[in-house]
Amino acid sequence: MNAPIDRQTLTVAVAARLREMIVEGQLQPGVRLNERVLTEQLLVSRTPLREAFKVLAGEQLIELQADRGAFVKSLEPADVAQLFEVLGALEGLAGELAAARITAAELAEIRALHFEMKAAHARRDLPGYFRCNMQIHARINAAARNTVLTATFNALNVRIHALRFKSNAAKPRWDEAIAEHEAMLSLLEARDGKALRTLLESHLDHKRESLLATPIK
Amino acid sequence: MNAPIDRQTLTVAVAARLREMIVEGQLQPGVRLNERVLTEQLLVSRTPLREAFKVLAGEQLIELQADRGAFVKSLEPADVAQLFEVLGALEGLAGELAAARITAAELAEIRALHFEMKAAHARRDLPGYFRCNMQIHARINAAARNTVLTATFNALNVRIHALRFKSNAAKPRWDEAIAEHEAMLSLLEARDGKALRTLLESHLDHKRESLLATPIK
DNA sequence: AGTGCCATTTTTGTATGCAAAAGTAAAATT
DNA sequence: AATTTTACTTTTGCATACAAAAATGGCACT
Repeated sequence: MNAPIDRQTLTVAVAARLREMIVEGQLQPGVRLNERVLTEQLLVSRTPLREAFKVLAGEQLIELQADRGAFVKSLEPADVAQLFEVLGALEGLAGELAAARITAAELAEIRALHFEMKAAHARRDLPGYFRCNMQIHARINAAARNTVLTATFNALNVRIHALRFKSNAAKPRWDEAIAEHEAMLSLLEARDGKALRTLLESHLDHKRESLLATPIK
Repeated sequence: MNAPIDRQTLTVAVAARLREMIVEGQLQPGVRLNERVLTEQLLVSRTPLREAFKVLAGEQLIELQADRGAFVKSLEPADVAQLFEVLGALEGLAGELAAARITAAELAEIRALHFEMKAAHARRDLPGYFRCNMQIHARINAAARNTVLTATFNALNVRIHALRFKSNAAKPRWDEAIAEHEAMLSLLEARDGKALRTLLESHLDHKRESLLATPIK
């Protein structure tokens, strides 16, 4: 069962580049994406650029207005709240499913990542901490064995990421988060899906609070 | 706060038409979408057609392979199961939020729709029943006041709809569904979000079971 | 100064052209 | 006969051309 190798098309490359520029704040919310400028900047013609626009519009990262152009969407606090409500439910579901489906090996790997994260925490290594944190959540998601869930979660999460770069790099609840992660691990080990679900939902709630608490601009 | 009037562009019109053709089974899963054929059929040039492809690919209705073309995605039973797991969580969230946020007027409207649905049931009016059923769920979703949730839910639901037309028109659990809807109404009136959430999750589970039970082909 | 009008420029939406890749089928080779 | 080669057709990816819509800016008029 060998998967067909897919040659990268210009459209997806351009979409990836623009996505990156938006998430990293290089293209600010509200800004209009001028086709001529971008074609010169990215050295592609208008066709793949415009096709990439359609992709990003589907991801809700930009908004297309007929005859007016493409605009980077801005995330109002209300949008953030709504996103977190949905992300919470999805992460909760991931936890519940993972508790039922995770293998011993996967669990061991998460445990390892957890200790790595604590190490990063101990030496105040913020980037390392973030990386582990993200990895752990990704692993739980993967253990849920639901690609639709993973894809949906990621699609929404991308939009939040644009914020991460704006909010002043979130010195983020180190200790509470660590404690919650400890609890997550125990519940995973105990295969207590219901409880893990509840915990993950509140975990996301806390994340949202700490994100909305920091002044966005 | 007046929204900018948006002129319909060919791309979105084509995307809508193709979406319809896929959901209604006019374009069967696995089929390749030949650009020349479709441009002749829809009387548009390749540019808006190809842009529409990107839109539908974002909705996971088709798959794009570089240099090979666009193919209608097929829904394997595994995909359906995964979709329902996520839809269940989303619908549950919608119920919980709705219980907290619904207005008396909205609740009254849902109550009315419920009786309309029972009427349709009584006279064995399947299309009418389906319409009411869908309306009720849409109203609950709207009462949750979370556009991200609604959009996400709809995006996933479209994929299921393609199945509805295939499965032999699902004579579907009339009575159980009615009973569940009765319970939903009481819980909404009682503002019991937690219980409503649980109920909606199992409601979706039952839907999935009845859908997967019927032979797909 | 502010508003309405018109000419000009810019920008977008759509169609078309061209080259490269993929598909096809007959001829050649084993 | 089966497989490879090769010539040819189709189809896709990308660039460009052209027309219509929107933006811009100057000018007259209040």
